[in-house]
Amino acid sequence: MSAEAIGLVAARFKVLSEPLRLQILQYLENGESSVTNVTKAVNSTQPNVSKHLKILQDEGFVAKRQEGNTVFYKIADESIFELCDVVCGSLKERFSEKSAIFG
Amino acid sequence: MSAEAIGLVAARFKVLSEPLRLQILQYLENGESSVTNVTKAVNSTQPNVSKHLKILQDEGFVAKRQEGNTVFYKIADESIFELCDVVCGSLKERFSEKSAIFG
DNA sequence: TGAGCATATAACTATATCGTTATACTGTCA
DNA sequence: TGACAGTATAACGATATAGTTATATGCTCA
Repeated sequence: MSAEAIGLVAARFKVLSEPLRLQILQYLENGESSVTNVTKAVNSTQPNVSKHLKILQDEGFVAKRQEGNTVFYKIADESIFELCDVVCGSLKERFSEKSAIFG
Repeated sequence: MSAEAIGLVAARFKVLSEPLRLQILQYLENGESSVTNVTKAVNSTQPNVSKHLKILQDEGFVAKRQEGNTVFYKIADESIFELCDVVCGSLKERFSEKSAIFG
């Protein structure tokens, strides 16, 4: 893999490296939602959520749709969940190994 | 997924969000290597590589083995490559969609 | 034991980014 | 048109981390 490709992959991981963004993605897994509802769901402030949604959109993870003066965001790249599954599996395995140390 | 689990997943992604760390992992895919050789391979400085290797080890991505006064690191979690494959696939698809816009 | 090599750590600077507060923008409706 | 609601952006302070330089640690061998 070229240095340029590695940079793009790293950037993608970086977007997924913030807990709040993962929370937002997890919430959007239920279906599209307005910024206001996302804000309530993740218990943050509107400007903060707006900023994170923009970051997620810039990387193609979510897409937006405007209706009247409310904006709806939805998942645009299902591979996110596959990534999370792989990481979760790896974490689970790792912790069960650690736990086995104590018998 | 609980907030705590989300935090652990985010931390894992964060470790993979640095280009140099991905370069190191890619190099180690060829087999275990001393710190000196990794340093040469990724064209960085020894202290910097040492620091990144520690971060990778703390997250369980690599493991170390000492022989004399040289330390060998190797991949300890093959799921990294699966993650990279998923991301690469997603990126490829995304760029080909963009490219299709221009016909 | 002492010199020298391989690796790890400490201290520092520079940069990036999170979250907040204030404000601008945009559309709706009276 | 004016007030208000929903969303986006700007500016700021605080924190985290990458990379560098200097140095400490630990092993080998003469």
